[in-house]
Amino acid sequence: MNRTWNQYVVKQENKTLVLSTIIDQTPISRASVAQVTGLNKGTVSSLVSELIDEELVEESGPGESNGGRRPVMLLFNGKAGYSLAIDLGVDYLLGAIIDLNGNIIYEEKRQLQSTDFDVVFPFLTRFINHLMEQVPKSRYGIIGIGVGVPAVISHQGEILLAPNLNWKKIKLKEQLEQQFNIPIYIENEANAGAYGEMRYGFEQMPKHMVYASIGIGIGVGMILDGQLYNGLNGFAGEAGHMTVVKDGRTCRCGNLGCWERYASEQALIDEAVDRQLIEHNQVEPFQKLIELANQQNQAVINLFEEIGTYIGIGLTNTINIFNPEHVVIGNQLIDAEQWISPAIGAYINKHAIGFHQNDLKISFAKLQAYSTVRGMAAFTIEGFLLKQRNA
Amino acid sequence: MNRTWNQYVVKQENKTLVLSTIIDQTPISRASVAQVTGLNKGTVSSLVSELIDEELVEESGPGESNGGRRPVMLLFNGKAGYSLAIDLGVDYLLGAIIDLNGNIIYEEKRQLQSTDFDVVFPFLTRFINHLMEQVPKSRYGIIGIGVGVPAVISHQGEILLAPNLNWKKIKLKEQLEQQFNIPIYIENEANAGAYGEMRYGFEQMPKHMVYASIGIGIGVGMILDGQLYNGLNGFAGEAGHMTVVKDGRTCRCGNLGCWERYASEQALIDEAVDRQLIEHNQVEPFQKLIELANQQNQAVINLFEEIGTYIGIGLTNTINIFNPEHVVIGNQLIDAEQWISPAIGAYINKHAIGFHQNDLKISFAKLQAYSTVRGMAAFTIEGFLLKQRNA
DNA sequence: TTAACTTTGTCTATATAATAAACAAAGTTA
DNA sequence: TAACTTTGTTTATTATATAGACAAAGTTAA
Repeated sequence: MNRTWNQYVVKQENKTLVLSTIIDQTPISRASVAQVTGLNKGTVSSLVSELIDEELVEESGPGESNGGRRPVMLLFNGKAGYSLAIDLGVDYLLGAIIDLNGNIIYEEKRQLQSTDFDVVFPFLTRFINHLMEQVPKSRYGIIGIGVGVPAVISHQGEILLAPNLNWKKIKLKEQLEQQFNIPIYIENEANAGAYGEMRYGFEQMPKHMVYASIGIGIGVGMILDGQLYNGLNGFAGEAGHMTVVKDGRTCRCGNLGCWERYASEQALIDEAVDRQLIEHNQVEPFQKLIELANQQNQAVINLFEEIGTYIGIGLTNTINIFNPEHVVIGNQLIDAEQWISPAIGAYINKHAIGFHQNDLKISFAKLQAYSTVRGMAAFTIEGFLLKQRNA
Repeated sequence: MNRTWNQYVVKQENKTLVLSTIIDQTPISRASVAQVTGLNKGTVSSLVSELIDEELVEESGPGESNGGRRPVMLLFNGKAGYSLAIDLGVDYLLGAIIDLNGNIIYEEKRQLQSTDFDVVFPFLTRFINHLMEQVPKSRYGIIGIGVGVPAVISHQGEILLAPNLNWKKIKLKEQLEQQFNIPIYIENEANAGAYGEMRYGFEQMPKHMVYASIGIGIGVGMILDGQLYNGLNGFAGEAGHMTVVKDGRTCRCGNLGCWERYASEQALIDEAVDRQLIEHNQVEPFQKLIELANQQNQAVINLFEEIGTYIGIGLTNTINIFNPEHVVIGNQLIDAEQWISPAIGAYINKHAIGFHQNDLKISFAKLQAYSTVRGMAAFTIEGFLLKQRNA
């Protein structure tokens, strides 16, 4: 059955429009909302009064007069509820409590000793319980739990494959829903990072953005026409497994010459070991390499440049395919920005189709290590506001 | 200014919903439309009577009774207007008159002797004038002219670059608008082909489809979430210029190892000449190669297989990135289907990520040489119905 | 200081369109 | 032939947006 349009839908849509105008342009007066949205002043008044009843909007003091009666300024109430977001990494959990404005109000990081799911899951639920105790009292309480995982995830929130965690077919969403009576969101870490960067990383939300999460592996989150693109089954973005070297290195995925075999943190480390720049059993090899580069070790600097060039190759491909406005590089490799950035820029500049470079901006994640948690929070917040609207 | 929602918008949306239901499921009764859409019977009656006034819908005779009063069947009137669509190739013009149902009712093909724009443009306008004389009389007449061009085209309908035609910065849309007082649509040939295949090539319209137009060059049209994806400036889909061989063959575009340097018709011909399978100055070299393959020339058959493998590499990349439901191969190379198809299938099967293959279907263009014209017609028809709706 | 003007926000009358329900028309079934 | 079904129209009702009036609270210029 298709969606029909009637007066209820009209009201919902307009209410959403008013609320998002207030969120984006807070503080703002009723009159300005009416002008910006094109809605009638009376309509705005009535919708705002409902939003105030729902405690999603607050009146602050009077604003500056524009030559007449002083306006009553409206604020979005970011403290009406809180999101609980987790970045589940290969060897850590980063948890955060995030308000409706997307600001982190509490964070905590824990190391994981094992990737065994039977170890990780109880650890995770205990961590969530601990975080819940830190959440301030509020009208709507904890509006959702979001977990970002470096994995292929179905629309149903099932982890189909997480190669670096060695997980397969794990119904994480279902299992968490059984433990907590709160909406659960599970997403791919790169998708979450892309979403976080889009929502909170820019003055003006970009419409077309490619976010390359370069860590142990490479995942790509795509914002197309302002929306996260998921593909048919939710598996889109496995650009780490596009072939950039025909008959190249074999990859876990079964393909040859995959991008992530040349441009990821793992590729960097493998190559460094191969070239005897670090020991095979080096602890924190990535940090060590950055240290060496900082000490002007030329061989290491050259290696970073090579990795940068390979990153450039893959990014050039995505640029030619998508014609994005922004390309954002995130995850672990942002710590090597100064060593890889020039090579990336040079390669793209020389090889991407000229037109695509016109309005293109390339940057490193502005939210740094928080792209994923803030993205997961954005998903839960959006879900909450949507449910609120339809209530 | 944002779009506000009021009763007028509701009516427009519902009218569109009713019309598209009738288009999709013609013939259908008012009662069925109400059931399918979820709208009230009275609402449907009133909207249908307006559509009948606009001659977009017709009543046909009574249908079969379902145990009660016999329904009056409604038909979409595909003859209320006609689209004029042109496929502008490197050495030909394919023109078609297409009704609102997307059916070709007249077609004509002309060879081009030169790619010089000053020669082609007058030729094109005369051709259009000639086609216009063949259009039957109807309520809305010629509702639009659509031209598909193998080129990078801006949102404003300017041809920025057509390498194979050697055109640059040509405001084709503007120039045609000056000649004809009819809505003009200019689109990239691969995008048009993708749209045509989506609209008319399947029983059920696919939501996620990648259409690879493999001719002299390679262009990719992407249907994402049921919509054609254009990118920031309308340049998306230049997947032909993704690197598949690091430090490989140089390409016109400035990049190295581009896909289309290994998997296009041009690549096939260049390689065939190199291997002395055909003469350097062979006329219609592609047809000649197919002939040779049909004669069981093993060297030529091997070459086709190699090309097929390279096509498979690029398609695997797009599959891993997009997780599409359908991959459709179109343009010239469909004539070599039997020689390249097994190699393409084998490569994808072996190298694409397993999950992505679950619901994936790979096929050759069902509209054959008409993907582009029918896609361009679909653009004009959609534009017409949209304008009609807002009138 | 004051009158005229502006801006803000609320309230009221009005218009529009969807819905539910009643109803008529035209068929089928037992 | 009577009872039931399905189709399509009509009518009363309801929800919501809009225009415009109006009051409140400010600024500006004489």
